[in-house]
Amino acid sequence: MTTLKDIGSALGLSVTTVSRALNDFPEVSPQTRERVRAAAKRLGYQANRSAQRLATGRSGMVGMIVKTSADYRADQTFMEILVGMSAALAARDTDLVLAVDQGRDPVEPYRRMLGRDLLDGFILNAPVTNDPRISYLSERGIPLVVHGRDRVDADYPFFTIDNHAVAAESVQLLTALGHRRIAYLNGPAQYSYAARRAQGYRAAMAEAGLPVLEGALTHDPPTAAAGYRQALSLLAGQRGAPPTAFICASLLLAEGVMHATVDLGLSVPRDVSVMAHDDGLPMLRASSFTPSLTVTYAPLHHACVPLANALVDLIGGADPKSLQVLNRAELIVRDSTGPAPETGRTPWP
Amino acid sequence: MTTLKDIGSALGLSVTTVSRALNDFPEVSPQTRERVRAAAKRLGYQANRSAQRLATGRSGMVGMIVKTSADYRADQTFMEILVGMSAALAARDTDLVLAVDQGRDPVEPYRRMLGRDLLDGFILNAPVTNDPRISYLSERGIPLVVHGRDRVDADYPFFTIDNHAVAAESVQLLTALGHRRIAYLNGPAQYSYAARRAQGYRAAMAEAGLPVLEGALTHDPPTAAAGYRQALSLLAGQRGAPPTAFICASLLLAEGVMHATVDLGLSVPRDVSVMAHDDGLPMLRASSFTPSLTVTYAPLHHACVPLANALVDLIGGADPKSLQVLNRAELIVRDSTGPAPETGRTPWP
DNA sequence: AAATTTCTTCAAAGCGCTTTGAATGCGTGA
DNA sequence: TCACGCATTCAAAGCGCTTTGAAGAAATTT
Repeated sequence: MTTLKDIGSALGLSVTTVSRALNDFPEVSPQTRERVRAAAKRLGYQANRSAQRLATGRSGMVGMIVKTSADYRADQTFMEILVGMSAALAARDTDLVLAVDQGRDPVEPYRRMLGRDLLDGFILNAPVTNDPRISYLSERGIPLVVHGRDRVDADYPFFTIDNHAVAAESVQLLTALGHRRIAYLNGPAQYSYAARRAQGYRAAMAEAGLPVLEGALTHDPPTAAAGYRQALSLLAGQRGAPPTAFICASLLLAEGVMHATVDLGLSVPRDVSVMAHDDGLPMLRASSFTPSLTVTYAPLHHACVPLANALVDLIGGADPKSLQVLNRAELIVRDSTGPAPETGRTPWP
Repeated sequence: MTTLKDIGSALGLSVTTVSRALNDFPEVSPQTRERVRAAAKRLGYQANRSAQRLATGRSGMVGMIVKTSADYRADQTFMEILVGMSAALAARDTDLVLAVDQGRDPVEPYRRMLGRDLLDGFILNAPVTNDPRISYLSERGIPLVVHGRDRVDADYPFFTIDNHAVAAESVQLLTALGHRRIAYLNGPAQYSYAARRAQGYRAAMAEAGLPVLEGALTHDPPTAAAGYRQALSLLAGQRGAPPTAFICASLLLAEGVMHATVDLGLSVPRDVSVMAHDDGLPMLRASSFTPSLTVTYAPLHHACVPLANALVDLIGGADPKSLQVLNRAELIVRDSTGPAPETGRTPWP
């Protein structure tokens, strides 16, 4: 293992100068810098991180914590973010340390990791509204970035899509097609993205002068089973007049809805329109549904590079407010949405 | 942040003694040890890892590298292992650093990580036969453990199931039911588990005096699409007489096969028997198939605690050979397997 | 030519821990 | 009583790096 001292003695320089040369300090002469660079390369020098950490108090590592609820292992969201972040952070010479949260207290694992290691910061995802993890970390001045945001006036760096618009635009597309009874199969209520979409849904319905049907806004984990169950119950008229259109928070929910329509002998989009939000997960393709699915589209992995850079920059002292990204999802109209069925033409009463 | 010095001066002891007390050295008196322990707890002491690393040359961190091929993101295997390992390692006070392999050279990311950080060891999974990563690391004396093994006479710690037996027992179950044309839808050929299962399949077929049909042993990634395609082609008789039974390397393949039988108007298990190997992934339940699926069952996450302990012990100097686990999968007979159809009773020629 | 300002380099301290080698106090046997 | 071994404790060195404060050399000014 080559050390600064090795390079120094090979070149007749002090470790001080070598260190400065490699760290681009201004007070070292250009030729010396070059000599040092060359020697470092020749000797295969790689800085000992532990020593750097000890000296600087910085670790070059950031943390991310997985929840191990069945939910999370099931959905691929986390993996997608995790892998993307890891790659993007590597490009900024930063390591990602993974930990697992097995408890009830959401803050505890962060506390433990902070004590155990010198972590420079954290990446959080799937925030709930007024997320306690975010309060905990920001009170202590620990740098963090969030995929999503826990409130609209967030003061930390984040990357999120406009979830209000995601829901509102979906509703607008359907109302323009003449739909008046539109069900919204949302994600679990505690997540801030779901809360935001619920607001968007309500706002757009109100703007169109439509009531929100009893039981037409539901909250479920992103599974086909949940979608199937909700669609079956709604289409059977168990909660008032059946909807003529469904908006689903995820493709898996939409998959369940599609199955339900098939099982009820209904046709999409003739009898029922279906649309969903598409996170761009590699396994699930909205275009491969039959019929191909109309979606709002925003791939999760788009978040990774911006978030990684934001975190590294934040640690480097950048202004958090300048590191906030609010993207819009893309509306992609395919074959699962169509004009609302004429009154009396629906297969239900 | 509390340091050893803080504890020392609070107690009127030297850092030496405090360090030794906390690390259970014999030369410190029991009462002193207790006093130190109490003070450490009271002051919320947590060892500074960087300093420990610098002093000992050990990092308390191990690495795991993800391949980012679409394959990997798609299948949930890696996530399952990753999360399980992280939790199991945490129990041994070890951190897991994640990196991403985006290139063609399988060894390169390991080389880079070794240079960049002090990692004490690696966890590898999904080995190919004679895996180059394993050679690279073991040549350099880097501790490693493997989920799976790249050859039968492995000299490193591993956790694997007996894949030869997985295949052979499946064949035996089916031959006992009278099946003679048994297709094996295997995983990608390069993986050692797949190679091993192919051997088991061939051996068991030979033992039963049965020929391996042309094209009846196939290699595909674990997707429903691949299972569907293969089953359709085989059942259509495009590669000789159609099989009366399928053994699938994964539940996803089996899902595809089931769909194909439905689409061909065949009944399981009356016309065709189907079985699979079940990795126990949370999302996919063999018992929820219709009909419920006969499987060899061995949950992936069973590997995590043994592997984590093996790695930490190996780093601590344990004998690698003593850290090898070879488990047998459990055979669970459900409703998807039945007697071979009588000759002439099959819906095909 | 002397005094002053740059430019470049260096020695040394310090980060918090482990570990070596020495010192202290104590009871024991001669 | 002295010498010895044993049980505890300590001071100090060192891990490889960054960073402070100072010094030497070269360039500029007076």
